[in-house]
Amino acid sequence: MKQQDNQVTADDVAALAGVSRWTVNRAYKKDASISPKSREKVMTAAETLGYVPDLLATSLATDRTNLVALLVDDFANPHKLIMMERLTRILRKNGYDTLLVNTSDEEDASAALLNASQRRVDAAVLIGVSFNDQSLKAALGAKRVKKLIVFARMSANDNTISICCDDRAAMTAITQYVVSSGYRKPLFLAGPQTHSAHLQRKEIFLSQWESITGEAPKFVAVDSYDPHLAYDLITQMFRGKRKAELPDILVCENDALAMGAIDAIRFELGLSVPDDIAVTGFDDVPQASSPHYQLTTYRQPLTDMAYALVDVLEGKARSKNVNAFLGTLKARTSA
Amino acid sequence: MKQQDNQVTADDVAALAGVSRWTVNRAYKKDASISPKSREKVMTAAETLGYVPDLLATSLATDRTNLVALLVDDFANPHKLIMMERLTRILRKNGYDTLLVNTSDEEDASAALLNASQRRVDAAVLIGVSFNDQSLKAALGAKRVKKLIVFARMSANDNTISICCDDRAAMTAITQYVVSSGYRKPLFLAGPQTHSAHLQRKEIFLSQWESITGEAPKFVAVDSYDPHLAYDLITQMFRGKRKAELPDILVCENDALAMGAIDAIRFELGLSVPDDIAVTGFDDVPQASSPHYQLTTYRQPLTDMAYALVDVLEGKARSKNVNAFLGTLKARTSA
DNA sequence: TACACTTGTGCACCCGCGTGCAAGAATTTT
DNA sequence: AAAATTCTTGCACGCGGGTGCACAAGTGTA
Repeated sequence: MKQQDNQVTADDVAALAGVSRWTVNRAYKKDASISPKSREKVMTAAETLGYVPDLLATSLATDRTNLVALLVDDFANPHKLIMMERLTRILRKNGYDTLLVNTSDEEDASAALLNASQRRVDAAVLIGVSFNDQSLKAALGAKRVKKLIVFARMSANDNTISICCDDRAAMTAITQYVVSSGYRKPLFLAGPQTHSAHLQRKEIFLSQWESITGEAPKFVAVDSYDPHLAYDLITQMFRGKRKAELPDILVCENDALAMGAIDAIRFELGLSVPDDIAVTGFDDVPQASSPHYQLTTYRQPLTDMAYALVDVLEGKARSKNVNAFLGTLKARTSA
Repeated sequence: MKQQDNQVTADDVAALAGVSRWTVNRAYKKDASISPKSREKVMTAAETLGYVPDLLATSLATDRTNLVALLVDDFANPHKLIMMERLTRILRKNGYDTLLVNTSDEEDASAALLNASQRRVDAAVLIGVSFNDQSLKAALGAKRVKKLIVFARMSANDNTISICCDDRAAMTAITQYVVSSGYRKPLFLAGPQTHSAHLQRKEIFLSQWESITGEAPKFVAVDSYDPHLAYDLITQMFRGKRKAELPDILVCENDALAMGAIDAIRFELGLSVPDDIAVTGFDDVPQASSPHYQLTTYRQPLTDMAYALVDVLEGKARSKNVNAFLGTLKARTSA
């Protein structure tokens, strides 16, 4: 590992190939004006020297890094793992690398973002949940983040590009499924209430339900998408209640909450899912299909969404926001 | 978002502050020779202009990127999420950013690594599992990765730095726990058999068990750390067997396999964990503590290990490999 | 006040590569 | 075969900032 200290540069290749550095350069450009012969010479020289262009210098010269910052603030949700896998793979396939920025520590979040911006990322992609409008503004502030993209979540902020599935259609599908399955006393279990309210799944469900059945359902919320919080809340709310006082279905904002709730219902309250209380989630995390949970949930078309992200990065997105993705309801036995 | 196109550079700050660009530079260097007065001038000028040093240019000039590539090849294991959270947070706290490289697609893996190396990462950290010695060599090849670190796993490769807990001590703890709990017919459930065999948890368990009880236990392996594979394998192996033919405990190489196994034992075979067959895991993923699993497992000291990683990055690690971390056995009800 | 000395500051040059232009080489046209 | 094109190639300059050195300014001593 010593010979790596003296980096092989384009000059070295040029010397070996007997051309100028700029010709070496052209050999690597797809549609450059260069004779096949000298491109050949350059390539073999590069091969023997083990030359690869330096992306740092390239980025500096072109003002394009092909780097995307992925901001994640919630590592408790296994769905994040799925998203990260999908995004990194598809971004890479399209020439982008991913900078993983952990914003779970609120104090360091802006520092981390600033840092990413100092690396001139082409875009920052938020797949977190508790980004409120304030932190979005901070992100858009003096920093030089060129594009701010909110992935898998609606955003009300105008300076932001949002890529997500059609939440209204999704919640409508869930609502209709729940209604047509005969449930009558729903309780909505929501996550942090930090977003512009009218964009949330909760609001959509409540209004959908009301428009169908004429009754406004109840709801509760936890401070983060942490299964343990859901577990504790459900335990505390339901313990000692008579069955008539309990809902017959728990519609959860995502799978993480749903799984915590199921555990609480079964192990703390000794009740059955779905016989006593049914449960639905959102995301279709891998664990949702395990025999323990068999969670009825909704799967977003992550791959399509990732490709849409690429389109946005390349500037060839048709419209500013892309919110019309349709997912699929995964009906299992939890509801 | 238009004014950001004309980047604020050190020259601009210099002009406003009435000093030279190099003085601006010194203002940002901790122990630079600069008068407090001009540093003050520079800083206020930078403040009003919203100047921040460009890390791209800095990296190019200093040959130090403060960037670490995190190579992940197994996004099915929730433990990866924990590791990523811990590592990104602690690395950031120490001035490093993280490049997330998805190497789950074997064909793209080397390309992805090459790409990361072209960004001159200061180090590549492998938290994957199926890196065999071959791909390690490839990683160390013509690429200019300065340091290759294998995190949370032993490595036999000499060109590699390994940071992990003392697997021998860990497996010894598990073995002793299992023996002293009265289990007599263990079966070891292992993951991919790609590593130098003598370093693996499986081998350690087998030899430990044999040295204590005098009997060599059986083992089986799956091709990846995927709960579904464990589920299918256990189902297929155990179905229709009489109880005397079954093991009384399943010692699994990690929690992902253990949870798949538990599901199979309960839902496919209709048996009880731990009464019919007990199960142990490794990692202590968040789900391991859920009431469903209550998995007896082993927790590695990830935070300490992450700090050790920082030490290695800064070159102030005492020895080359740091493999002596001691974790803790989490005894729950699954065994 | 003259001298030696300790800061503080400016500058040339470098990191590795991209862009636009102009001169040279190869090819076509008349 | 000479002129007009077209294709190749070399080069100056720039991206934003770091390093070592030389000189200027500030401090102390005799």
